[in-house]
Amino acid sequence: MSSLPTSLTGAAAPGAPESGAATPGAGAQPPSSPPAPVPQAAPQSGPASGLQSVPSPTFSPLYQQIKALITRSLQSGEWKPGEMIPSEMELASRYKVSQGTVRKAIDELAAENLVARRQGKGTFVTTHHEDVVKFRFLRLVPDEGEPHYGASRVLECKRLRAPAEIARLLDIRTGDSVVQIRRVLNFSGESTVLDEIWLLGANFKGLTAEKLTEWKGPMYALFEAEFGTRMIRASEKIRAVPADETAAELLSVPIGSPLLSVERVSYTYGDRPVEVRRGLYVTARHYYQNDLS
Amino acid sequence: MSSLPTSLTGAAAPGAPESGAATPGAGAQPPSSPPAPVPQAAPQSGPASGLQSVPSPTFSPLYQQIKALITRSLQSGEWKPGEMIPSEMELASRYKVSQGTVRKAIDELAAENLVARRQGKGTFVTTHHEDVVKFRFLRLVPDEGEPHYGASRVLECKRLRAPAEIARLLDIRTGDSVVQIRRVLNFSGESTVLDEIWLLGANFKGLTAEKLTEWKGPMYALFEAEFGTRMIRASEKIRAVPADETAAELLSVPIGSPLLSVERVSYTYGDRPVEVRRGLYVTARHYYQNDLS
DNA sequence: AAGTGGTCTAGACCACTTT
DNA sequence: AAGTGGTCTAGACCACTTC
Repeated sequence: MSSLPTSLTGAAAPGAPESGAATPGAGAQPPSSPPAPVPQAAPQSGPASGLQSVPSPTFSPLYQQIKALITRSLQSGEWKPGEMIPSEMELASRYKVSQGTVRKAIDELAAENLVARRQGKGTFVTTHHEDVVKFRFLRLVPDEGEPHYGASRVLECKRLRAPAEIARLLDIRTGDSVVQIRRVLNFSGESTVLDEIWLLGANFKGLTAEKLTEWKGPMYALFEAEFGTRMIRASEKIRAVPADETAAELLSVPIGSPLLSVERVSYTYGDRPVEVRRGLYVTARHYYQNDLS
Repeated sequence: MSSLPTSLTGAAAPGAPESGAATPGAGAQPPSSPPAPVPQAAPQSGPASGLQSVPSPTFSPLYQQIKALITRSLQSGEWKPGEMIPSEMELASRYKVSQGTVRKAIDELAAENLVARRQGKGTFVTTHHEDVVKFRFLRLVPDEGEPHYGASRVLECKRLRAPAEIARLLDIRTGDSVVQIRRVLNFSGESTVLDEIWLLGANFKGLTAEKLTEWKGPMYALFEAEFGTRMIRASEKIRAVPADETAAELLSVPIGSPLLSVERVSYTYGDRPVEVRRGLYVTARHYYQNDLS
């Protein structure tokens, strides 16, 4: 993919690779000179040659490029969940762009919930430990009372080879290693959710039933803290299905009674799928909350 | 409250007696700017004495006030669905603020899907006639093929007095007038959705089964075009329920088979609820699509 | 007082659409 | 060529938090 800057400017900036001091125009900056000091990635860029002032076919606004650079730093762990990222001024200085451009990049990252701004304090990497984030991925709300996190009972956690359909959803090959988890979530003393989860084997080496059982709190917080895999977004397909024998027993409902089936694929940075989850929800005293806007 | 007056732009004229220069919280004039061009609301400002730039308790950024003014014009029908609203420059001039401030107001309106920007053309009031908008409110997707709108068969459309629970959801009094509609949606030849709908009686005078039947297209497009009521957002509660006798017959499924129950409350401008809808979806060959982000 | 994000302005130029 | 939204910059001041 790539990139590609508007760049033609590559010539100007990178005189000195390391030292950021290279101000392109050496100061002469009339009200409107194209800055272009973007520290673009590989200087290669297709048409390395000339300066086509022609709008390149793959035009990308500066702030999008900055956004990509910041995202890369988030992904690489330069700034970890819960930590503060550099101030807008610092980032502007680092990337040699104006504060306004950095601001627009961060605006989008905040809109995507990758970071959160806090006036007077700074901009922070979001984390699944925060309540706000937690309930973005748990949409089951009790008829009475506040949303809460139930107790999790892990039934199973083992490595196995991906069945065809799971592999397809995870964008890996059939037979590649995956971790399978089965668990029951208990809300207010009632078994309410039966989850069957498949995780990308490569990302979750060392995940055991013990670790899952010992962990108090959202599973995604564990994944983020212990395995460096952060769930960014998810896509769900929801249906009503009858309880089979297994589900009926584990959830204490009659066979054939209606359950909400929620098939989720979760993605991390770069829109790479890392989890497939199939949940069966008892919706007698809870409902799935969704807002259309 | 206090906020920008609708305009009276004249007030800004220098020398105007009553126009205090007191801009509550929103001032940021460049060093050389003439007296605040902001058509500020009047008088209040607590400590009339000295400077006291104390932020008023009801501080609202300028762009939020502009946003509210634009919203009011949308609501009043000054700019109708599908039409173009005035350009940013025009609005800036009308409200006596900078283009950047108008831009930020419109940014938020666009994020809320009240308007849509089209580069080079203008900013347009969104409408339920557009595909993009249509599928924001219809989340049922077929397992195979593209999302589509099915045929609607109206079973019933009558005025009646609101039952207690519907009245509560619509924020009216029990017994107030409402319109009740029952219909079946047909997707690819299969009865897939059974809807029971209650509409605010005051907003839908003259709505009949004939009108509904004759109308080809999304119901919300009819409401918007004929009744001036535009659905802005909705909140849904989703459950799995067994088909009762009526539903089973109308949807051609066995009694007791699992259906997706979708209880929706829809809101128009000002977050006023205007519709309650209870849908029963057959999810054998369709699913409810939802994205968490 | 210092630092951070939040608001506001003014002006320039770019990209897209229409005339 | 003209008009509209989109990007980018530079600078000022405001509001919030922390020292």
